[in-house]
Amino acid sequence: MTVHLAAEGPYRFRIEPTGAMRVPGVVFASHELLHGADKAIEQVANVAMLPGVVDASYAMPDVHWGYGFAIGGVAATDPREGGVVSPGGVGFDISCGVRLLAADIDAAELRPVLERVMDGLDPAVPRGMGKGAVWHLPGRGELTGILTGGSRYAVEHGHGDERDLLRCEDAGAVADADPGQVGERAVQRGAQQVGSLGSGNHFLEVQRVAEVYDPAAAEAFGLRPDQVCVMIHCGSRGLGHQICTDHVRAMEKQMARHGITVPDRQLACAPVDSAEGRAYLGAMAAAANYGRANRQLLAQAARQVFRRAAGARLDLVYDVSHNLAKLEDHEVGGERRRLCVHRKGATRALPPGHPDLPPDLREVGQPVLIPGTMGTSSYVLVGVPGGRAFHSTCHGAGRVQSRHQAARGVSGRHLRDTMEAHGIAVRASSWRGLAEETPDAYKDVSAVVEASEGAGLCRKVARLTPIGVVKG
DNA sequence: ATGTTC
Repeated sequence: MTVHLAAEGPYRFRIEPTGAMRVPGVVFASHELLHGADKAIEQVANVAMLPGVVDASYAMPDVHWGYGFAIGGVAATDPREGGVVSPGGVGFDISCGVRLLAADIDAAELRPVLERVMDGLDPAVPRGMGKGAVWHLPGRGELTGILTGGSRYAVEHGHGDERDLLRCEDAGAVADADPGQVGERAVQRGAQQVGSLGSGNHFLEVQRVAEVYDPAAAEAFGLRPDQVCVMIHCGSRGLGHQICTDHVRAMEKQMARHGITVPDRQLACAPVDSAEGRAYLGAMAAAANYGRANRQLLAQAARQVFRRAAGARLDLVYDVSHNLAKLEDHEVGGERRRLCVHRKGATRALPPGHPDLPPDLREVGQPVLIPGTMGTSSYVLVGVPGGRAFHSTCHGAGRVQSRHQAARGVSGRHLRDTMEAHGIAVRASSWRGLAEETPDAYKDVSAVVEASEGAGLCRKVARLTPIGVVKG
């Protein structure tokens, strides 16, 4: 199937509803960013066929092909109209997200102790495939606190302070988590990985504020030029992956009973108000809490290293996920409705004045954290008034080469040497993993951010560049 | 992303 995209404004394309599509598709991107994205655009049209979908099936400028839903996709359903929730609309790495911490030192002050900091982070940040974690938990009993309490549970156990929670999406914990819907295998995998980075594009970076575009917003976020920052990008590890697998399977079995047909098996779904829908949302919320606790513990590990090796303090700027479904209130067709908003490889971007923002950010809007490709820039953005795509924007660069292609094109050692020659300290966990993350394998994150701003989804606040990379 | 193909 070839889907026709009609340009309808700067950085905005439309897919007219045809066939089984219930709503149009809206793609925010430049022509250049959409090059080679045909399969992803077809997925945007497929999502427009889901029961109860409202308004439009949206795609962010970093859209690319994913499991069922495109990565960079945003879609909302109305539970009162049979609206569904689909695990493919969240992704395998439930609650994958970014946490940014700002240091009380500048890049010039860090430089003399950088190697000491990096040598401290190297053993303090568990990463790579499989085991190794800040906390080791025997099983379900010990894990339940994390699944229900998220970052709050970690803080209550001495790993952080109250202010950290104010600067987390949902104040650090989603309320409606249901650990009872998390299967035994997910628990077994998750219990061994609390406080670990994982692999692939996940990282912990020491960064410098290279450019400030919006001084007022930067100041409100606690950022200034040349300041040192720490960015953590990770998710819910094997726990979230297993939850997705288990609930996709359960939904596949029940779809016929619910009278649901989808154009792609990977769009397995269930009504939000059904046993399967509620079970998934409860387990997903538990994984969301796991992801935040994971980032909280890694942030504490980084804080200890910075205090010891650099005498520096790290304050939380914000923590936000880009793989999540949430029940949120939105105005659609002049009516306020409670919707199930799926964001997969898309970041929530609340505008100024939104009631879910902490008081000290209410005037300026929500910080949006965009992890860059290894060795390049990362961005801090802010939500804007207008509420496009249910207050959502991009999440990162997006792959253009497969892992295999990437690893064939460059050696990990060469990549490390190149970054070190550019003054970036590197602590990798595997050469192969490093090679797979070569910047050549990704779109230009700056082009993605330009398109997101141009489309009216967000505004640029600051650009961050890496000083040190701790790679999974 | 992921005990990288239950």
